[in-house]
Amino acid sequence: MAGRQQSVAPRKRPQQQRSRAMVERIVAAGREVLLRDGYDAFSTNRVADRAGISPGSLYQYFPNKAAIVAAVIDRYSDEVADRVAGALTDRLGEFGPAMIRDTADALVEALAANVDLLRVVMEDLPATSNRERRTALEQRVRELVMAYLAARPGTTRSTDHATTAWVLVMAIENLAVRYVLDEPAISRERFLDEVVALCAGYLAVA
Amino acid sequence: MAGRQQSVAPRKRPQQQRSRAMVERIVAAGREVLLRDGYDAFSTNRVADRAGISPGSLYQYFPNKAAIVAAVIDRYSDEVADRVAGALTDRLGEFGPAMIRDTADALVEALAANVDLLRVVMEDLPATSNRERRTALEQRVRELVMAYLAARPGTTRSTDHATTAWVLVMAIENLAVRYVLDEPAISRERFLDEVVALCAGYLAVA
Amino acid sequence: MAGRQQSVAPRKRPQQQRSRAMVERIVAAGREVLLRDGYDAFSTNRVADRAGISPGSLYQYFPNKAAIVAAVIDRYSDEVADRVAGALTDRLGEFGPAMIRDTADALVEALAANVDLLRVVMEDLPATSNRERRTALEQRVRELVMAYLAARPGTTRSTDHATTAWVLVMAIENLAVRYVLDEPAISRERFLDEVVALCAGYLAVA
Amino acid sequence: MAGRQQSVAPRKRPQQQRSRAMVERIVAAGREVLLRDGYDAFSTNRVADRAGISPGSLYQYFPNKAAIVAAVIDRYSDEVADRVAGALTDRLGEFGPAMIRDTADALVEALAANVDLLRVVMEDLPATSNRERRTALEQRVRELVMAYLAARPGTTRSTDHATTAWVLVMAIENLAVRYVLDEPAISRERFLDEVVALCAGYLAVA
DNA sequence: TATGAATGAGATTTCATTCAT
DNA sequence: CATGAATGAAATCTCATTCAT
Repeated sequence: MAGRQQSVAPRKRPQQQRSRAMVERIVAAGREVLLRDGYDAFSTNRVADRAGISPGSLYQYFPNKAAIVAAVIDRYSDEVADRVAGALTDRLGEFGPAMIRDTADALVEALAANVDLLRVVMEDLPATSNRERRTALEQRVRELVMAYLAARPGTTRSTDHATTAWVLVMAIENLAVRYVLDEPAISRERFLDEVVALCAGYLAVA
Repeated sequence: MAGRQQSVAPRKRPQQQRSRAMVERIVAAGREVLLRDGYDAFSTNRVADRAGISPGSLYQYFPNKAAIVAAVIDRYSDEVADRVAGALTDRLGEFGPAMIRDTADALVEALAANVDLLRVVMEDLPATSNRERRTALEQRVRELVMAYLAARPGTTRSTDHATTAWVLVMAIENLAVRYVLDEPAISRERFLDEVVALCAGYLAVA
Repeated sequence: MAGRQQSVAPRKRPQQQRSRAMVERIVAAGREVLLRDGYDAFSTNRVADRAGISPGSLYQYFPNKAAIVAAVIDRYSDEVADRVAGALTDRLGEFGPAMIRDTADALVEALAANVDLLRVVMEDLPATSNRERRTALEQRVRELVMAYLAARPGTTRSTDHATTAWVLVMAIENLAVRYVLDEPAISRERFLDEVVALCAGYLAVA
Repeated sequence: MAGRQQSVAPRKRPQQQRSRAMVERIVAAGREVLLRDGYDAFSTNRVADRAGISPGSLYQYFPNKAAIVAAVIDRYSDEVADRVAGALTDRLGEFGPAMIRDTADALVEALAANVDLLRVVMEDLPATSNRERRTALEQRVRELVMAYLAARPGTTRSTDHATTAWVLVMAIENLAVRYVLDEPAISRERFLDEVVALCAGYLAVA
């Protein structure tokens, strides 16, 4: 596919454009509904309503209700993943406290940017809708961490980097999510300090 | 039906007794349904069916569907909490690696004892049904940890025990849950070692 | 797409040609859908899909869904009618067992040629879509039979040829349809013998 | 309702009674809808409406829409079957013209008693809903006819009674249905005469 | 002429909850 | 206390048809 031109002009824009715009409109509407009314009230009719289209039109762009929810989450997931990956690659050179701190910071920042959505996703939605996306991200980050560990022998006491990476990633991820969601009386800076301490200590322990 | 006496027997033991038994029967039925059919199929009718009573009778013991779900989770939560608390009090004297290890062990053990239910609770159920119960448990354990920390000055670099406890509890809890649920290729012993390393390192870091 | 000319060729032959070809394409697609997916799945969208055109284009050639179904049946009906009429005219001279037999044979043959379609038409479709076409055919054959009867006085006991023809045509038609559809354990030859016996006996009874 | 007595009376009447009455009410409503509005308008909501109950209640008595339609047809089918079987057994002794005539008469009478329903069933409904019921009846009658034929050797030219019975039953059934439905300009008496002639001739042909 | 996105009414079915008995 | 029939709102999804481009 991808660009069958007859002559000069780039055809095939109208539907593309329209489709994309419509999909976005629907996702935006879905997000709004999720945020404002919660998952229980997330009905296709309501989404269509908010999107200003007819319920039938929804099904021209999504096969079913679940797909709409998934799309909404995907947008958010991708954003979080991008931000974290960005921070990670920015600090590519220096494995150490700064890298950990910045990555955690990026993660918290990204999660906090849409706390409300995070809350709905984590607390309202059956985790299943989220699971795949989440484990994929975890897997990706874990592999990155393993690579770093392998590149810096001596950083850890153990040579089982897979396990080390698993523990690290799980700990940071869950800590960050809970921090954002539960809003404990801990400042952001302090929280990051703790995360760094946790990781540093873990890696350093002879 | 179940025990309809015609005339002879004196209406033995007030409602208390019956109620208790009935509540248990309903909770058991609810648990079965949750386990066998998943949360989506968890309808009051089905629970009543499995409990061998009429749907109407359900409402004599529970105000609504959510309460039944909550009760099922409560049973499990309590069990987990009891086991962890038990381990903690057993090691009351010795704050240190052994205590951390045994507590984590007890937690993993308790969670693993009903993986299927844990999975349903964590992945199928909207987290809201779980939330209160969970945070209450966390709170309890956190306070315990804080007490320990306060009793042993010098254990930590920081004096903000609340924060330290929060980090510790959250990290261990989430790690344990994920370990049981995701079943990574890490042996139980190894996992516990890592948890101990994580905590020890965190506490030790000057 | 199929036959998209870029520039050279002059818009050959007005709409007539195109229309005719398109109608046939749609009817063919409709027939396929009916056969492959059954009547329940017979949606205009699906037909358009199979025809390789847009649903909107359908309405340039047919006023509505029913008309497409009707057209599909018409093709089949016409085929059957032609075959039967052919057999009848071939045996024009000889009214008698041979004629009855050959006509019945032609009918069975024609019906059997597309059992699958017959089955869908008779069992899946609301008979209404079929009715007019069918009664028209019956009427035609009935008139033919009446003409024969009138031309051969003495063949029947009764002079009410309309009634005789009605009975004859209905009996043979339904018998043939059921024979093809139900596939009873009766050989084709045997079946034809029986039909002849039935008709002969009916006509001969003093 | 219907009198729930406290002591003496045989138990287990209440629900039974209620159920039965409700089922009948629903079937009646379904029949009305089918008759008045046709099959296309036969929606569960409409049936519930006409029955004066809520749509949800329908599903306490029938598993789905199809089952309601089936029940309506069953009532009619049973009635027809009973009448025909009655006529057949009444004339048990005399195999011959009278028996054929009376059976056909009973069939026509039974079909005609609810022409409107027959019309809907035959013309509006996909034949599939009807098929099983119909073939079962045919089978039953066929076996009866075979038994008669076997009991009266010499009645027929052929000894293949299965085939003879098949032809006879199919011919009469279809003729009767079409007679009632198409209302040709043939008197009832005349029609029965013709049926008798058809069968007699068929059986007599050397 | 062709397109195909948009429509929107409406259909079937579920299920938490109630209340007369 | 127990029952269980009745409720009825609401949800998801389909599809024949139209009409602006």
